Amino acid sequence: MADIRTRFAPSPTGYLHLGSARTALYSWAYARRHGGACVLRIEDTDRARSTLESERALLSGLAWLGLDWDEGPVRQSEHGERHAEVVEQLLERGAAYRCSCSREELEERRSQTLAQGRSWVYDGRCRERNLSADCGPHTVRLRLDLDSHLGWDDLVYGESGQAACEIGDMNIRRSDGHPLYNLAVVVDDSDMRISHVIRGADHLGNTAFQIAIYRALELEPPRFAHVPLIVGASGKKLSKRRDPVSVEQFRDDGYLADALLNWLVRIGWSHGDQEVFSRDEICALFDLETVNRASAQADPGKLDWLNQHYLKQLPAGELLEQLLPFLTEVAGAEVKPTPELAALAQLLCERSSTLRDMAGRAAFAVVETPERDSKAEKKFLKPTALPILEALVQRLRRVDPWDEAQLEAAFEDVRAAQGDIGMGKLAQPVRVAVTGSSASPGIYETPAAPRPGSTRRSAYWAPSAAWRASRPPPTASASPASNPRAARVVARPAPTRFRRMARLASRPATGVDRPGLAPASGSAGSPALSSPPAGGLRSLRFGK
RNA sequence: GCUCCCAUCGUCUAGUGGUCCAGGACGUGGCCCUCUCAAGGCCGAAACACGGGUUCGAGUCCCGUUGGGAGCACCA
Repeated sequence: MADIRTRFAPSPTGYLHLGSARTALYSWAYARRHGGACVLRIEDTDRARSTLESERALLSGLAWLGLDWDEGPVRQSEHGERHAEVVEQLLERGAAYRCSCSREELEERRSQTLAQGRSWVYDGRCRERNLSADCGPHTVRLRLDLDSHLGWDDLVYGESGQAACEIGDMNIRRSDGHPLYNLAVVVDDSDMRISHVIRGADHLGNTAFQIAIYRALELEPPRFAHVPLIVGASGKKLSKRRDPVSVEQFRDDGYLADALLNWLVRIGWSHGDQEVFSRDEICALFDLETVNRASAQADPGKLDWLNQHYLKQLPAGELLEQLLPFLTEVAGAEVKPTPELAALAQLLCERSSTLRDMAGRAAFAVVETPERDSKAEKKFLKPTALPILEALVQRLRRVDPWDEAQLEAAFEDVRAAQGDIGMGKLAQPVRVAVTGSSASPGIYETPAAPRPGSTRRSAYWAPSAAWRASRPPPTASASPASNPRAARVVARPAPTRFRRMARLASRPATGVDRPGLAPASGSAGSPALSSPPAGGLRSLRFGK
C-alpha cells in the first residue's frame, strides 16, 4: 500500500474526551503499525467555541498518554484562504452555487416538509438561479448529482453510503464567508495526503457528503474507518454529566497512562483472547479490520483491574515517583522519596487500584497524626491490648537487624510469653496503632516502611489522642492500670511527642531524605533514634 | 418523524456453516492460603434478543419483529 497517513483531528472545545482519546490511539497505532505517519490537526474553525485553553488541555492529555504525532499540530483555521479558494473554484466550475435562502425561509420550508412526514433535504430553490456574488447575503451549496450514489467501502462497516438525493445540496460556505466543516475537512485531508480517515461512528452521516465533495474536486477519497462509539452505563453516548470522560480526570484520579491506553484499545477491538497489551504490542497488533461494529460500554471495573496490573509491574523507583504527587496531596506537604516509602508503595500496589487509592493507604507513613478508623480503634485498641503492646515494645528493643525475620521472631516471642495468644490478638492492635486501619500489608512488612524523617521504631508507636481518651482513668482498677508504667504513659499528653517527632522530621537527616532510592541502610535517620528505644513506651514517647 | 447502524454471559469480547450442550477476561459466588486487607491458586453461576426461512447441519447466511444507538445545521 502507498504511504499510510492518518490524522487525529480534535476540536478544542473542552478537555480530551475518552472517545477522542481512543480515536487518537487508533489513528496513532494504525500509523505506527504500518510504518506510516500520524498528523495532529486542531479543528478550530468554530471560533465561538474553540479556546486556546482547550487546545492546551488537548495537547497535555495526548502528551500524558504518550501519543505523539509526526506532523503538526496544525490549526485548521490557518487554512482559511485555501478553503476560500477551493469554494471559489467550485463556484466557477458550476459545481457549487450561491443560495440566498434565509435561515427563516429554510426553517419554514423544512418544518412544512417535516409536518408532512417527509424528510427534509434542501429543495434546490436556488440551484438554477445562477446567483452572482452581488446577490446579497448568501451561502454556497454544493451541486450534487442527485442520481448518484455516494458510497465508500468502510474499513470497519464495509460497504456504506447513501443516495445523493437523500442528502441534497448542502452548504459548504456560510453567509459570513467562512467554510463549513465538511468542506474544510475534505480540503485539509486531501492537502495533507491523508490516506486513512479514522474517526467516530457519529461521523458516518457526514461521509457521504464528503464523498460528494471529493468528487466535485475530482479527488480520490481516502479510506474511511468509522469506529463504534463508546457509550456509558446508560447505553447512550458518553456524557459529561453522567460519565467520567476527561482523560485528565483519569490521570488525576491516579490511573496510569498505560492502563488507560490498554483499556481504551480493548473497547471495540480485540486480538483473540489477549487482554493485556503493552504500548509496543498495540503498535504491533492493532488493526482496523478487527474493530467491532457495535458500540461498547466503558467498564470502569476493568480499568481498575488493568491499572493495578500496571501498578504491580512498575519498578519500585518509578512507582514511587508516580505516587509522590498523590502522597504530597495526602500529607499536605511535599513528600520526598525515601527507600522506605518505595518499599511501602511496592507493598501497597497489590491492594490498590489507583495511585490515589494507594496514597490513601500510605497516609500513615506521611502524615504527622494518622487518622484512625474509629471502628478499628474501638475493636482493637482496647485497654487490654496495652500490656501486650508494652511487652512487644520491650521485646522490639532487642530486634537487630530490623528486618522481617527478626520482627517475626519478636512477635512470636511475645505471643508465646503472653500466654500463647492468637496472632490476631497481637497483630491487629499493632496494625491499628501503626496504620490507623485494621487493613494493611503484612504486620512484619508494615513497620519496615513508616514515615520518612523519623526512625522506624518511633513511628511504629504513635497512639492517638483518641486511643488515650478511650482508656479509663489511671486510677481505675482495670487491667492496664495494673501496669503502672503503661498507665502513666497514656495519661501523658501526646502532643509533646508529636512536636518532637516533627522537629526530628525536619532535621536534615543523613540518609533518609536523599533523593535517590538506594536500599535502606541500617543507620538511616537521626542518630538519636536509630538505636532501639531505651525505655519502652514511655521512652518512645517522651524520652530524650 | 426520516435515514443509517448495531444485537453472544452484568460488562468487554472469541467465534467467519459442522471441531460450540459456545471459549477468554473483568465483575460476581464458594473454597484454599492467612496476622488483617489484598494478591495468588482452585472451583462455580452466568449469554447466542425473538420469529421465520436457506441448508443434511446455523451463534455464524437471508428476511421480518423487537430492542438499543447515531445522524438529520449557515456546529465540529
